[in-house]
Amino acid sequence: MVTIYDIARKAGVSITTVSRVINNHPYVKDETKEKIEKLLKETGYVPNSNASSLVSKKTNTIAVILPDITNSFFANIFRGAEERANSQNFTVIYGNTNEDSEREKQYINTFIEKRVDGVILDPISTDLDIIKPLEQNDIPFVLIDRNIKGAKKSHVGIHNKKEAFRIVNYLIEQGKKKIALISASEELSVYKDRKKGYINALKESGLDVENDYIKIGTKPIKEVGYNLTKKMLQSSKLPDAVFAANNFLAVGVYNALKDLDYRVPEDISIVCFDDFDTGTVISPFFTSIIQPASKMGTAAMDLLLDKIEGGDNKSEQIYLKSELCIRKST
Amino acid sequence: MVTIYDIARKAGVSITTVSRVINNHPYVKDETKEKIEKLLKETGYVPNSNASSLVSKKTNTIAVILPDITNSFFANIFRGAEERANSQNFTVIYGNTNEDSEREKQYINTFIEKRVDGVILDPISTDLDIIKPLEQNDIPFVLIDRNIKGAKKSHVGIHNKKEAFRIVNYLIEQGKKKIALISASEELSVYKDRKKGYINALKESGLDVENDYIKIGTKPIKEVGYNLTKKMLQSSKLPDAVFAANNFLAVGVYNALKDLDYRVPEDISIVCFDDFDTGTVISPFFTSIIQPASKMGTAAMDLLLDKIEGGDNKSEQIYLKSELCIRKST
DNA sequence: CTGTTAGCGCCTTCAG
DNA sequence: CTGAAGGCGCTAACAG
Repeated sequence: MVTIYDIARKAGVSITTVSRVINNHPYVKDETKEKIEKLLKETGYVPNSNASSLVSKKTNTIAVILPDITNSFFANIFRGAEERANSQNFTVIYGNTNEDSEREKQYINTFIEKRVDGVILDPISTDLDIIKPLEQNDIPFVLIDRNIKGAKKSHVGIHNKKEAFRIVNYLIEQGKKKIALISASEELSVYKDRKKGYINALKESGLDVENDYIKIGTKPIKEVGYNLTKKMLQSSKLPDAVFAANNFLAVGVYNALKDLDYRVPEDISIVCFDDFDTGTVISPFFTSIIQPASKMGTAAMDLLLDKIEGGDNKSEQIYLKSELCIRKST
Repeated sequence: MVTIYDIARKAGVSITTVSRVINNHPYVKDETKEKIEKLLKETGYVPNSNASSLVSKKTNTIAVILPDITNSFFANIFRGAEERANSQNFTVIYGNTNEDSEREKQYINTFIEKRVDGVILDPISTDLDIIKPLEQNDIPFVLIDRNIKGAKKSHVGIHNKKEAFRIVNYLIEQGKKKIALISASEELSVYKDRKKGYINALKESGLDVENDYIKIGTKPIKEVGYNLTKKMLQSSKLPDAVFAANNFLAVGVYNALKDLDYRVPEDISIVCFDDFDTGTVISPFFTSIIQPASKMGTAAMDLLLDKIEGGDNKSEQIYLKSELCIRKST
């Protein structure tokens, strides 16, 4: 591949001069400048950014690490972040943890090896250890969606507890009295908060909190929602509504119910968090709390770019507003 | 950030020795090896892969460039590709063209600057120029989904003409006689092929090809589908079915029809290509040709990795099978 | 087993 | 306006 040396040789100048025209420095005679530019084009020269990063200590690259890009919630976070990064001349590297903390750890490591300028992370790990390498290497980062307990770091998300309260309360207003919770984790911040909101709503309305109606799995994926629902229905009587802590879980719940010949919403209602791509899906099904995913992405990226460029290190908490959308599942 | 020099100094050895234990080379005394490994851990040393890439000429990074990650078709391509890359110790960089050829060009350029080992591209450009920089710099790449005319390069996709024929033929079998086409481009390979399939199907059944029923826009997005449909209904009578060339167009078609108080499928049927995330969406709506997106991604990555590692440069054409799924829109 | 020496491609003083 | 020299962090012969 053609290097700065090749150009210099062909132009009969030093590499310094070539470097100068590449980087638009002043003080290059128009004549030599033109000659070099012509050569640059002819040879199809493309600078090696790894080499310049070595010197500049900047890669203009930001890593975004999310659980699963095929979940439109995360895809929209990504789009928001990417858009903003691009407008500031940053490239985005993506990593899919697939809700696996081992992969998450590995991704963080490779991204540090690549010396990314910053990281946006929606963690599956709940242990502070996961962000240690980032801190140790002075790499700015911001957490998104899920937070990590004890990490006094910038975070962008919504008020999960409050929103869970809101949607469960909506069910209660609809006359539901036996409301089950299908959730994904006792550890992940957002699921802990959603459970708290659920319990608060029940208590405030004087409804019993029944353990048989609370099933917590390990990952927010369809299979987990499916299995937990089946398990619940084996051991206890039918609730009149289910609060699924995210969209994928809700699909699992729905499928399990369907297998057992229950109708939604006639026999039982379902509500959840997050959406499948709002606006593209023809008739959205789930009554749910819709998070402003794309905005979360841009907000997180804004915060991160501030840290990178301004060097400011305050840790901010940004809470964005979400919406309750009533649909066909209730 | 701690470097190999820091470790060497602290251990009282040369950087070569440190490099050796980092890269697991033989011939290092157990004792010094242990000492260095301890230091590595203590200091939280992370190698700078940009520096090693400079000498090794390999970045272990592959760029994937797609139109829009929020379209589940592309998200699944991505997942397939990423999965495979990871298993071979490659990292994936992602670029979203947003169906904009300028952005596409820029992305290709930044990825060359980063000296990625290979590229997977689902192009919006139809001009051979777009892949010239890749060829000029000897960067292996494979095209996915859309092909570029005249590019004798490896490509992974489906038989678009045949599949379009199949789905239009299905409509004809259902007794439809006035079948419209809403498509996105006269240039992009897949849309050209789908149009051919549509026309062949009509002709073979002795149906007229009416230009009033063929509307071609510029991009496969909702807005285009919406506007084209409205325009068509202004200038001609209602068809009894619409073939939308992809899923996003279909949504636009549906929304336009709804605005005009037509019912789908009672008044008019819709069919399309691609799906919204199969299996997650509760009740898929569109009768459509479902492409094996994830498989396309892994197949493309396989091809690419072969080129990179084996250095083989044959250009292969891989056609995968797709399915016709009958749903509620017909 | 271990260290010295040369780069990889580029940028940045510091002298002309 | 231009060039020489040194260095970014790491690897790879080549000598010990």
